[in-house]
Amino acid sequence: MRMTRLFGHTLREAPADAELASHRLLLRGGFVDQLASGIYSYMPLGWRTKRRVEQIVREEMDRTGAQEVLLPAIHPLELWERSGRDRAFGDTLFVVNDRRERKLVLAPTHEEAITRLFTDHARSYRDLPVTLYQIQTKFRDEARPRGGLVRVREFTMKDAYSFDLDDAGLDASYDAMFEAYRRIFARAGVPTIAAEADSGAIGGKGSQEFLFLTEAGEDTVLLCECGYAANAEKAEFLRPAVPAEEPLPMEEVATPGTTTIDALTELLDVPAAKTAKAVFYTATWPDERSAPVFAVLRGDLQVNEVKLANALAEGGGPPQLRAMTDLEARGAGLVTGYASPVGLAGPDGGKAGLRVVADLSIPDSPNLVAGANREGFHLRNVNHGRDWEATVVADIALAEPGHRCARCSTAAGGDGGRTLRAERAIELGHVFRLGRLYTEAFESKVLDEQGAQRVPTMGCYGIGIDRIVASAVEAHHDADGIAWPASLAPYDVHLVALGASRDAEVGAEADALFEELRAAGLTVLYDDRDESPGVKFADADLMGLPLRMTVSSRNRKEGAVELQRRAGGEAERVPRDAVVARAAELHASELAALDGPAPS
RNA sequence: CGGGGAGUGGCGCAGUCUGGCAGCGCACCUGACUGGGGGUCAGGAGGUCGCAGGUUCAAAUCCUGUCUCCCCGACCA
Repeated sequence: MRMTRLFGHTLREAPADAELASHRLLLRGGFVDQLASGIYSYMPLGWRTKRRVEQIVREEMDRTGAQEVLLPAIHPLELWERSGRDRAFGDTLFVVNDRRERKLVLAPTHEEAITRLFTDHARSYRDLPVTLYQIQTKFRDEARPRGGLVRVREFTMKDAYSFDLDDAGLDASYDAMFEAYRRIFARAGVPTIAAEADSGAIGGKGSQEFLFLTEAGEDTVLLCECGYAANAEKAEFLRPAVPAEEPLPMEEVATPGTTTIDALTELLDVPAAKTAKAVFYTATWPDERSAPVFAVLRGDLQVNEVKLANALAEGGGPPQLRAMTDLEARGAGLVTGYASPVGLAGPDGGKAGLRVVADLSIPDSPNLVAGANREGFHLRNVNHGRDWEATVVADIALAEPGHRCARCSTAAGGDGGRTLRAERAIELGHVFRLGRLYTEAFESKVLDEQGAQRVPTMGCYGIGIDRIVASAVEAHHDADGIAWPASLAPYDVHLVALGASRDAEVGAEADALFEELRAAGLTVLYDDRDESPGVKFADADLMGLPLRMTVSSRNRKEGAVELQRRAGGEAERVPRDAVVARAAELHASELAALDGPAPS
């Protein structure tokens, strides 16, 4: 491609709205353009890179034996009502009306559509196992798009779905996808870790995310040196231990004006771990039932709302949780600041369908200070099991840096374990063991070898294509611009002709190299503009092609052409006759360095 | 949805408080010079000042409403 013909120009200054390096550089380099909040166009350079990402994904999917399909992006709303996920997605779902006022969904994901397709066409165990995938546009009306391409409302996802007869089959399909994902991210030049994750609106039992660790990320992951890694919404940890004590008699104590844990620990001179805190929510389940929720944790811990919602899953799944306002809490008979589980709860769910959920820390912590349900008073020596009983006891606490790792601390006998640290991350992929959630909803059945009807079990596997593009830039850039991994660069070589308008020989040599490089199988962006050297070099640095080849009068006098790798290192002066071969060699070695782990 | 910020030519910004001919830098077009890290000079083109209404002799500027975008939080494969 000749730059004089390339659509789009570099910008010297980035639009003020762009904060992330990837966003700024992709805009400045002329790779993408923003149309609306969370909605972007790809320009010629950006589109080439995106297609290279897709091609890597496609090759690795095909390598596993998965088959590519294309499902519709627009679905009848009824399809979503059948699984109940129209409500699970809620406002995130884009819904449009057709001319007959029939409601259509702009699909945010495709479990329903693929299960429908599978159910219509799979007849027997002979059709299994099968994994289908597509690379397609998804629509999600995110509450807050952010970070350039990191969180957008229209994006491209590779989504794959596996169907197996039994759990062993699902495990094999899942492992094959997991392995393919490792190869994909390695080939794309984006370092990732696999972390345990919550399944969220997708459902199912057990999922892992592929995360790129970066300050630019919006997820928080907790990590341990032992290798444990989990999204903060899922991460497990060991509660800081409190000394065992005999239960003491419960007594009321006056605590006027003491409505926070901080104030309470100061007034009574007790550590936060000797107090119980209460947090109130209104839960609304997918079937539209709703009830008040009273969450009780030790005072030194925070609520993890994802865990709490999962602990409250009933029928249609986990509820949506909304923190109660003071007014609502009072309306529900709670004395805010002095609320207490004592006298409220019962294993039967208590009054008015109230759910009292106690964190795991509560039964293990004797003689806590809790509210008295009376303005200005708390209770000392409150003991779960003696003084009150939770509806559910579950892990509902947020893991925080400094907490002890649940995995290696347990392995070390409960003591020698290490502590967790937190990092920010971008979620690039997510793999789920779905189970029979959707195949049951769509009454999907195949005959097994004995001729009996069986409901297949599913896995689903997503990759954010646009996020790989953004993450590759986050991982590979410097003050001057992007340094694309050789596997993703829009072109392999940036051919720069200096002063061709004055020295026709330079122009002729650059023209010849343009042809020769392409004949050698390399893709080339040829800067044939009449610009000063500074402008050309600055643009080359910004656009970030892996290899820059410079033709100039100076080089020509030595019979040489200059090669410079964008990733760094000294420039090489290579004899004119050898330079195309040298460029091909450098390109091949950069690509080889990115080749992923061998398939296992 | 809560909090904060911003809308002036393609990009970055000044002007708004205190109403009085819409400006600057970059980019763009023409010409000349220059020629290895965003060079110089000369001459140009390009703007309903987000939108609507109001106040005024006069509105980018004051008032009211509204839309959009960004950041933090809530939310979120």
